[in-house]
Amino acid sequence: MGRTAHSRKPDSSEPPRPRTAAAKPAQSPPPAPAPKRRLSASDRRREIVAKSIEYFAKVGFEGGTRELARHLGTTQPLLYRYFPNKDALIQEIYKVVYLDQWKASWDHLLTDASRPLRARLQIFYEDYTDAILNPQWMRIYFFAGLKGVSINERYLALVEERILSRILREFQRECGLVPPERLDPHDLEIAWHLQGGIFYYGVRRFVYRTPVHLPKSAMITDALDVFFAGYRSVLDRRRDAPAKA
Amino acid sequence: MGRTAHSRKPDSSEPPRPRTAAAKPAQSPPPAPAPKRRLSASDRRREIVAKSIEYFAKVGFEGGTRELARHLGTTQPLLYRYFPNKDALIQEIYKVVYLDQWKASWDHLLTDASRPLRARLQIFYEDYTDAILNPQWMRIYFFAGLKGVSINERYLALVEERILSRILREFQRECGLVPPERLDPHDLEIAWHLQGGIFYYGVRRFVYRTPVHLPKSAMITDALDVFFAGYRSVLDRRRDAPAKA
DNA sequence: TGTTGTATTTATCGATCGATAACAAGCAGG
DNA sequence: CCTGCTTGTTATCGATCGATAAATACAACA
Repeated sequence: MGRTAHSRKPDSSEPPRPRTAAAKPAQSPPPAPAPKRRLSASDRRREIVAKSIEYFAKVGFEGGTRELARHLGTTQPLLYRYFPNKDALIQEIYKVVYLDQWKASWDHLLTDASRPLRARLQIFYEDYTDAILNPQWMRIYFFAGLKGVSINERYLALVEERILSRILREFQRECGLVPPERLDPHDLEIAWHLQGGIFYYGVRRFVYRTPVHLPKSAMITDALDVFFAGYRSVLDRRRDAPAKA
Repeated sequence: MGRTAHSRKPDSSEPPRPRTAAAKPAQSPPPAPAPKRRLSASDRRREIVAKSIEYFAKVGFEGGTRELARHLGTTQPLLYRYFPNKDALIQEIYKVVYLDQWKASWDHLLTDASRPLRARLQIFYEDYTDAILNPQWMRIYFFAGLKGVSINERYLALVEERILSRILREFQRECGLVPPERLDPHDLEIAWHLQGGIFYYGVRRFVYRTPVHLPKSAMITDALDVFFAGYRSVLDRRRDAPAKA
């Protein structure tokens, strides 16, 4: 209990507080570039979420709220005006990162029978991996998964339903087969292998920061080449020996 | 400063301390099963490492030393007699988990030209994945990777050198080709895709605890089927159009 | 059986964490 | 300008963290 009342007397120990953020040498009073203090509630909330994603993706969810506030350019208790506690903020991050990413156009692209599947998948995976194969998404994904958050399971279910099942059905249709109501577990795992192989490329690049040997789109091309020829051959062999007990 | 001298008087408030661990109903005084307190230095150190792997794999490296000690059945300061600080213990865990896992027999298996590669890879991957596709190994692996530990990069280099390069060279040899000194980056990424797809099966099962559709060995069979047919077709196509600028 | 060395525990420190209360500053409608 | 609501800050609490020092329990040897 050293100092009694604080009261922050505005004496002349500091310059008049530039009122934006850091010390900007030239004058740039209110225009546009860095509209700092006194945001509206919704703007501030958005900014907290956005910067929190950056911050937690870097250091993990064990990162402190004080350092997070510093990264935001504000003070720590301000966070608690917008979120009741740290975990509520984290939940919000999950929602934004996981579920607000799916583009409606992908649904159409994956099921558009007017173009060959091979071309559609090339476009889809190049676009889809733009959304998830980046340090932020991947690191949040793994931090959450290791914490045992149920939202990860939901995400995997979404991948299987919206991506993998459709790929398999479209593939079989192109082979002249009629896809069964429930997909063969072997086929599902083969599709997961495709997805996982592409995903692991992102792990190597963005989680482990290891040099890779090809740019993303070339990797996708090769992965799809192998998948198309390989899965085709599996289907052929299955047709030749249908009832192999 | 409540109680002054503690002194732990051996009064009759407890039974005479079974001296092993928990309450074992029957008598089993010193033989072998659970030799608890007063371990030799090397035994204690080994046990600390082993139980720490379990503990940190469960909760991550942010887990507290007190709870770790509880999991060990000892007290927290004891850890600091065997490791100068928490990070030294973690480094030891990395070493044990990452580098003391490679079996010498795998080297031979992967390069043994007297058997078809397909059969060798089936055996290798079933054995190799026994070692790494389990909750402990995978979770330690990801916790470490997200912390940015350099040992992960070393591990990836080891995988590429000891597994993937050999697979590619053996594959090409079986196709009647002579493997180049430096492998084609496309081939390396195709091999990484195989590895990553198998690995991601483990991620789904043991990190995200999601149900999978096939047991491990069936998944390996399918993955190798697709890889062999798919990579073969890639090599064929490359031979037919060698100088495709 | 007493001595001695080591394994183990009790008690505690300083730093840091999430969270809260109380206060100050910005911005609108009169 | 003043008044009142909202945004933002200062100061601080209690819990918990990693780590250390001092005291104690155990075991082997004399």
